[in-house]
Amino acid sequence: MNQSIAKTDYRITEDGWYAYEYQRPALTADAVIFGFDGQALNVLLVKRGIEPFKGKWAFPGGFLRMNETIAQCAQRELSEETSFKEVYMEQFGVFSDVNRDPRGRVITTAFYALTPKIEVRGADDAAEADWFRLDRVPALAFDHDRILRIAYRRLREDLHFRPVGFELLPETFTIPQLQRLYEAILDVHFDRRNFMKKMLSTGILKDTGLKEANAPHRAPTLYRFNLEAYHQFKNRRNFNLEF
Amino acid sequence: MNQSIAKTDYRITEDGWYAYEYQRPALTADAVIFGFDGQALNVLLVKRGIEPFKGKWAFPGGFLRMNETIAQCAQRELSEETSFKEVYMEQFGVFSDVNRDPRGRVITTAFYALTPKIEVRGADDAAEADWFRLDRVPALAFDHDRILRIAYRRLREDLHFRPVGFELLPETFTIPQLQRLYEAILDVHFDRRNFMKKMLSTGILKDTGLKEANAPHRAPTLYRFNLEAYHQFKNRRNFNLEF
DNA sequence: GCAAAAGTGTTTCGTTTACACCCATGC
DNA sequence: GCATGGGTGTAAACGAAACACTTTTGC
Repeated sequence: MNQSIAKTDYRITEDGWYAYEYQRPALTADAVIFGFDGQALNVLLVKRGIEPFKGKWAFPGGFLRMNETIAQCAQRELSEETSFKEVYMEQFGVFSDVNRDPRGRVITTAFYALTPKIEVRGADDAAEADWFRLDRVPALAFDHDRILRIAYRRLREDLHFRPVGFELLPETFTIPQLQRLYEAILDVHFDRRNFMKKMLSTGILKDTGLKEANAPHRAPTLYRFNLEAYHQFKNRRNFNLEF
Repeated sequence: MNQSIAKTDYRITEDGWYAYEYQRPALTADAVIFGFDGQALNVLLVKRGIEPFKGKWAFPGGFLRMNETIAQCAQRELSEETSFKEVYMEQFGVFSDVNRDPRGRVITTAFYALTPKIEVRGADDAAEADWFRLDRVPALAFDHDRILRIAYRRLREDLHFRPVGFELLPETFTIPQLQRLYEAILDVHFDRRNFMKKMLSTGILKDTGLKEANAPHRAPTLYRFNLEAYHQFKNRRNFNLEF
């Protein structure tokens, strides 16, 4: 419930523009959405339908409205431009280089989020949205290449200290899947036994008792995420998921 | 060296205001400066000389100019409003609640920085700037109380994983000083022997061979910060200063 | 000589790491 | 029956934590 702004700080010109006493930047939010397909980390991009950078790929994002916070803006733009519903997003930086946008002074607040790699589609037939493997991302619009590098670095850092990885998997998942995810993001290899021991010792995994269907070999056990334990765990001091 | 903006995105009205096609927020930067006096953590505040919140204390900060990044803005406002020169600042959040500023839609990017608690003065005789112990901070202007809580939480988190603490001390310092600092920030107690062992094992402390002058009892050894080792250390994976 | 804070080493404990074999399934 | 990946236990190494006495200095 947004209340109205206490006082107007603008005047409306004859042709309906908004006039301010001092110059102001435009403000946008951009959403870096990571998805995992079981093998590699992917990022969600949309193809720009208008200039500037028409035809180039970029993050879902757009201009702030006056009745929303910057986080709400990121959510709204994401769901407008792709078929995504709500995802939890983490703010990771403001990008304010003077010439980062050819349209003028545009400053963006970047968010990142993790989801399973579900099918996406653009908002309408004209718009395209698609996943790209992180090692096959094309040159992006604006300074989005740089934003992506910083988002990925931040994701890796966060993964060491918080169990964010689960957000990238479907509701039920196997420990080998989880391990592949950690290995893909951090670009390292873990010993299977130690990985399983550590994950199970956290208590945030709940055994469903089920086995994965259609497994090519021995069917691995399906686990589910234990939300209550996760919250306790998150707030625990002196505990991290570093490997 | 800022280049000019590629294209103007505004029109100037007859009376010299700036008109834009869509509404825009105003953008500010605020600097939460922490200082340590040997006993307690302090924060630097300036007293507001104008409305809104005239007479209330707030962080140094102010409006973005069109030829600077948001980080440069934070630096500039800090040195304009206090006697501070350059300090390294870390961005920690954007605050964009719709009604956080009675003047209209104002969005701020908040930075924090650590310095020794040196004497400060306001920019001119009218302006006041002063340190406040963290447990004696008055009610602040705008949503700065909230920003302070978040800055302090972020400082504690960072302290666990990066040797930021040194930035709060003078050029040479003693290990007991450093320990008091950690204990003040984290609100815990450490065993002296273990603390010293761990700090010395990092290699980022350099023994000056000197002893503190005017010590009331046995004079403790003065150390200096080893900058090269610090940089190596910062970039090392899988190492943290957690206690 | 006593109060106050600095300096120093060792043992215990828990966590992390390294490592090898058996099991279930599909072909 | 064999290839593929899942599941399990134990020993060694390392880092963290607990712990007490001696030294220096000012009063």
